[in-house]
Amino acid sequence: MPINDSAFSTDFIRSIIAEDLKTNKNNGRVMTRFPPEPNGYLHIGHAKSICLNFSIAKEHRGGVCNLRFDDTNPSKEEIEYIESIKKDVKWLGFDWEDRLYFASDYFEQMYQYAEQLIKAGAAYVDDQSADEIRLTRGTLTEPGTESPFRNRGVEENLDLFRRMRAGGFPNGAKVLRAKIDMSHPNINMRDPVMYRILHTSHHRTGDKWCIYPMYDWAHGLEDSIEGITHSICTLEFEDHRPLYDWFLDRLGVYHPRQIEFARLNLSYTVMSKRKLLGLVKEGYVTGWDDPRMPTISGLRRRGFTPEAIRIFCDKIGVAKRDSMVDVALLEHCIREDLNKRAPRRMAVLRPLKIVIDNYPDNLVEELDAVNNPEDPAAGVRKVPFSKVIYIEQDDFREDPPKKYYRLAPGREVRLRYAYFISCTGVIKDESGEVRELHCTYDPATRGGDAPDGRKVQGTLHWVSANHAVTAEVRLYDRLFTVENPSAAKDDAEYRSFINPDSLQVLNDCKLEPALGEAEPGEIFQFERMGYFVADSVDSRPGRTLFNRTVTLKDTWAKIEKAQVRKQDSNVAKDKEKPAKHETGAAPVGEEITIDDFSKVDLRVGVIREAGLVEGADKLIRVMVDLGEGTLRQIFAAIRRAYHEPEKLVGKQVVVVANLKPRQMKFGLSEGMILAGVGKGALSIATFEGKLSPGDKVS
RNA sequence: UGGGGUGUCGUCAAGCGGUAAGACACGGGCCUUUGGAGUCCGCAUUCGGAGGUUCGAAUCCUCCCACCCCAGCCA
Repeated sequence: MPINDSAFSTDFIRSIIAEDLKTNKNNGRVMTRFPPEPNGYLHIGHAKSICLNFSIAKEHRGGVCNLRFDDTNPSKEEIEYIESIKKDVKWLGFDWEDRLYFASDYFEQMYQYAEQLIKAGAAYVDDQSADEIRLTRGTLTEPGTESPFRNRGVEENLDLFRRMRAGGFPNGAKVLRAKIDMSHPNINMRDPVMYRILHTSHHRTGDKWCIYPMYDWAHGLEDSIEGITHSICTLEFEDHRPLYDWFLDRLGVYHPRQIEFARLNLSYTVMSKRKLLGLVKEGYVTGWDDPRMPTISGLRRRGFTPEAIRIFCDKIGVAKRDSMVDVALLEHCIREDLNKRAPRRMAVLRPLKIVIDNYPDNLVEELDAVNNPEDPAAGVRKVPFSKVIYIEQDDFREDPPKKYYRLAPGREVRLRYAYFISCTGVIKDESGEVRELHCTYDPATRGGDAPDGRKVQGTLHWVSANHAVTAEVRLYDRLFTVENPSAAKDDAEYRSFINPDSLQVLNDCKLEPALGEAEPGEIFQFERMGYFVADSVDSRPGRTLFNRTVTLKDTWAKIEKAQVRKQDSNVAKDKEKPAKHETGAAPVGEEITIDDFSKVDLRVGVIREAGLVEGADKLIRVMVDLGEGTLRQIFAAIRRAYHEPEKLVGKQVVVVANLKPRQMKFGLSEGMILAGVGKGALSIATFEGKLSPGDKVS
């Protein structure tokens, strides 16, 4: 392994640029551009491109990056988007200085270039309709055929083109086409359209134009006019590069270099404008800036910082292979950033009341709490403590499982920055729900340290009941339940991937008093709970709402999950987790109850047939061999995870064999297949190895 | 069956003929008044596959396989 002596490793684009610099290709200039079409909001995928383009420019002496709106299609674009895009780029921390450009500013110049091409016999006016053009373009494997108008004379073309500009023809009547090669293996080269007639006013040029340039024609010209050295775009434009080059070469003008990289895909979300717009329009989210959206405005409202997003874009790298970045990396980046800067506060999200019996009735103590252990300069604050406090419901268990360090009857824990308390009594309501706890405190442990050196395992956050600010807190989770929702084969399936629990609203949260004065946009760490930002849209004076940005890493949750998993497989197996919670209605498992798990009869089954069930979008019908001579029919609500049931055939599964057969609308279901949810994905329990149908599983 | 791309750890990603960086995730230890943070350790005998060239191949050659993109008067 050679030591990387020269600088640090760079991506392939930076290598190309370094090489160009070395050969003095552009006289030492580096100029890039970020060219959004103003027809939607920017998302994290755009952030990757923004960071790339602006950072590359910044890395070189004299390098600059332009912000250019590619506004060549007046029917799709709106001013609202221009403003949001400018705001987002700025917020991300990048500066285009005085280089804010619009493709529409070059329309006249482009027009002149078009006449130049016509005069050179390299472009012609075609009278064919859109349909005719499509039909004569050929297919991927067959060449196209030439337009009957292809060989018009230069004068006629010029005249027609000028009349197109003058408004002499209705929409669609004519187009200007480049005269290249109708049998070119690259479809983009089969006489591509350069101009179309659109009698639509443009948000910047008004009614000055009724012909508008197409992307392929316009983009290279924009780059050339601005003197861009490296025109960086995404992979799907790779096929367009020959055309980009063709136009520029034919014109004999300055010729930037187009370089393509793979766009960002993020797990558990979608990135296409169309899909994002769909989520907004169909009301799955409240808007483009909904905190669940991967848009820059959504992330901002969620509590993400520009620094975290930039670090993320840096960490994911730049390459040409299609990839899917784990959203856990994004979460890591925001945690890392916020850990250093977010002030800590105490907030009880799901309150459980505690009365400290031996604490003086009317005493209120102001205790010191550290604002940020990572940053001594952040100082300390006072937190009021009194006889009645709230702790998190989840921080008490009447019957604590193994490794549970928190409060339980008879247990002593520390209240952060306050006292050790011991649980002496539990008050429940009629339904058996724990309503209130009684505890005693040890006055000697004020501040949280025991003079006798005794230790407690758990430290809980708390809020004094009398001083608490009651507030709404919104808990956000991923928008989709599957890693790659875009892989859905149709709309219905796509919709079924949407996470119904992506937003949970908590109305009765108890916050420490200092949080009452939070300004919109301020970010805090609620100790032990996560990072939260004061919402900047729905907050009202005196009534601040908080959005959860991301949870803290939760070791206990992991342990508990592992325990449950262990129970599932060891103890009485079952617990029949099959899809039930995840798929909503679970026609199979719902009514089946087994009091004693030891009675469950688990058997090896081999799936012999599997298919979809007509009229049930969650079910799959399988025929399972349990070695009984006949196959058993089982309906399992696992379609979400197995879109192609055929692939289940031959798999060994665990079947609960001694259930009472259940009559369903679609037929008799004679058993149940074990399935579980891991990492958010539903899957059936399966295994390799030589086992025979009907073998007992233990 | 045309053209253009891409295949290195679960996920990103270095590597450019000298014997597989790093990050996230995951597992484990230490530490801890956040089961947070921090810290330490582990985690690809192998680079889509098969041949070949070479003292030496993820890197070069040949063939094969898989995946992505392209038939808007969208960008």
